[in-house]
Parts: sequence; structure tokens; C-alpha cells
Amino acid sequence: MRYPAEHKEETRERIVRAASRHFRRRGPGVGVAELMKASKLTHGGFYRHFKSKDELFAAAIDSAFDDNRARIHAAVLKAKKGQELRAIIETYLSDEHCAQTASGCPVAALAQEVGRHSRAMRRAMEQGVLEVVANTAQLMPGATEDERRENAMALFSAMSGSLTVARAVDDKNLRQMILAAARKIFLKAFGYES
Amino acid sequence: MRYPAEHKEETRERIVRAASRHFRRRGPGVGVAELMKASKLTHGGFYRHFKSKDELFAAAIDSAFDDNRARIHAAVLKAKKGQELRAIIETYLSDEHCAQTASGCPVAALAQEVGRHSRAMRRAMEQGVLEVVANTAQLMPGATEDERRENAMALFSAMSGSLTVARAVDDKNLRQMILAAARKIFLKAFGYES
DNA sequence: TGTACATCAGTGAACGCGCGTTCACTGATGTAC
DNA sequence: TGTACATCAGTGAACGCGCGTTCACTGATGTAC
Repeated sequence: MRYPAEHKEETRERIVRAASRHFRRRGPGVGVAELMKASKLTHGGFYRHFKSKDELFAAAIDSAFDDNRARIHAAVLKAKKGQELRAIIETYLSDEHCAQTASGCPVAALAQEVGRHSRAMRRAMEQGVLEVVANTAQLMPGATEDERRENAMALFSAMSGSLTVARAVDDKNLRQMILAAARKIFLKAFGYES
Repeated sequence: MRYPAEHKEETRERIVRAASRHFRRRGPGVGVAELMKASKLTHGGFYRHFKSKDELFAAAIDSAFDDNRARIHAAVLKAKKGQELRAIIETYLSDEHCAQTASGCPVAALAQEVGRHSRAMRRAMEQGVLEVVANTAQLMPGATEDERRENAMALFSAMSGSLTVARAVDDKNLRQMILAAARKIFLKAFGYES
């Protein structure tokens, strides 16, 4: 083989990561040519790496959940003991996360389109959501593991809605008001009386 | 004039209502030809009624918020005294609403795409959201009007996320679990201890 | 060590297709007289 | 009351364009000998 075995795999990864950001910022309608250009390649080479645009889209969702996990993980590490859940809520519903769609949560960016797409997409979304839930359940209130997972599920799905609506409105003050109001009720609902 | 003055306006309304359902079910990508076909018309006549597809899309969002208001209003009317907010939460997060994207909440169906569209779209979404908030604020907990509006804003944005995620996952049981978990935390957060 | 050949990631032109939009036309009905 | 004309919502062919995908080709490098 001409290239070291990792070369092709590295290129693929580069395409997936760039595409993941593009899909989140611009939506699933962004074209293959533009996605390849973002990795300094031309569109013709696309099919050496992916069977179809849909295959890339599914891989991009997975990659986006990696970003999400990293964001949450960083927030938890920085938090004081007992304040981990507060840190997650405040990070997820921060003005920064709201402004950074491209590196942000794939649920808040893509879930509505995924709901209209194929089973494969919905499974990619489902798997990502379940992973987040599994990773954070131990931080949730609840007497049983099931209850903690339910709470994690409810919290993340709900927070994604507040982020989505904040991004969908035109007025900047209203956007911040939505995020602030959401932080307030989630902090209260999850035991942080302010 | 050939037709009674209302004829054209009635046709326009028919197109908007059918398009509103189509956009919610299939996304903003659905074509003009298909939208017109849904009203038993051909695509050529489209521009007698709208300057562009975007103009129809904005009108369709407005129309969708009418459906939303009707759904909420019906739930409130049927509710027992003091249980109005419970009725709203249970209706919005019901399996039925989840299954009926076409007649359902436009925020849960379209807000993510709207966030990527023009100012005009975002304003249509914003206005719809503000109207729901204004219409339901008096049912919310809170000492001041501002507080009640904040709570309404937080509740509706958050519920739309849970509905969106429920629709985006593949597994039917998980879908119902998400809705149930969301109903539980919102009922609790808004004062209905179960 | 040097040379001929094989490999294959990446290139860029080309494809068929469906999109939003335009436009010349139709034909049912209202109006003028 | 009857006839010629004007109106305009709706039709369907056509437009330019960008899309996802295909394909013949390139050229840098690894391998064989």
C-alpha cells in the first residue's frame, strides 16, 4: 500500500469532523461539495470514503455526540463537589453553547430533521441520547437507577428544546431571557434552590 | 371581478393550511409542486398567491400556531378548575401529539430549521412563541407577571424539546418513556405533586 | 542501487433529476351596451 | 334579453441551477526484481 494504513482512516475522520460541524450549523441540506471543501478536498473523492451522503450524516451525528460528551465532561470536572449537575445545566444552557451551534449539541441542532429521516438516522440519534443518559444518570436525583435515567432523559430532552427555541427567535434579549428562564426552572427542579 | 372578492383569499387560506401540515410533517424541503397538489392545484398558479416559497413558509408557521393555540385552548376548557396547567402539560406531551406531527406544535416540528433561516422566519417563530406565552401566563405559578411569563417560556420551550427527542428516536418504548418522564418532571416542577 | 510496474486517494467533468420560478396561454364568468 | 369584450385564477411547458452520484483519469509512492 502506498500510504501508511492510517492515512485513509485519518482523512475520513477529518471529513467526518468537519462535516459534523457543517451539518449542525447549516442543516442536513448542506451539499457534498461544500462538505469536502471544508476538508480541502474535492467532491469527487467523497465516495472513496462513504457509500452515500446519508452514511456521512450518520457518522457526523456520532461525532457530534463526542463533542457533546466532551463539553459535559469538562463542565463536570471543573465543578465543585455536589455542584456537578448545576454545572451541566448552566453549561448546556449558556449563551456560549447557544451561540456555538457548530460545536454544540446535535440534538438541539438536528433532532427535528432526524425525526423525518431514515431508521438509521433515528438509531444514531437514539444511541447518542442513551449514551448521554448513561453517562450522567449517577448525577441525577432518584431512588433507583431507572428513576435517575428517567430524570436524565427528561432533563436533556427538555434542555435541548430551550436551546432550540432560544436559537430560533430573532430578538437577542428574548434569547437570553429564554436561556435564563430555563436555567432557573431546571436548577430548581433538580434540587438547586437558588 | 369574476369571482366574489373572497374566492382568491379562500384559496390562499386553503393552500396555507395544507402547506402548514406538509411543512410540519415533511420539513421545509417539501416542494412547491407537492404543496400545491395537496390543495388540488398545479404549481404554476402558486405565484398568484405568494411572492415566494419563503412567504408561504412564514404564513404556514403562523397557521401552525393557530392549530397549537386551538389544541391548548381545548385542553384548558376540558380541564377541571385548578387542573388547567396539568391538562396543558399532559396534552402537549401526549402520545397523540407526538404521533401527529402534521397538526402539532410548529416549534417541535420546525424551530431548528427556522433557526437557520432568515430573520422573517425567526420573527414568525418568535411571534408565535410570544403569543402562546401571553395566552397561558395567567395559568403559571409566579408572584409577578414577568415571573409567570418566564415560567411559560421555560415550560413551552422545554416541552418542545422532549417532544422533538421522542419523535427522533427509533424505539417506540423509549419514545413513550421520554414523554412519560417529561410529563413527570414538568408536572412536579409546576406544582402538581403526584 | 536502479528501474518498471501496481496501487489507489484524490481530481474534475459529466450524468440525470428535482427544485423554485417564469410565462404564454386557457376558459369560466362578470360587465358594458 | 343578447352579444362582445375584459378579467384573472389557474394550467403546464420551460428556464437555469445545484444537487448526489459516477467515472475516466492523475500522479505520488510502495513493491518486485
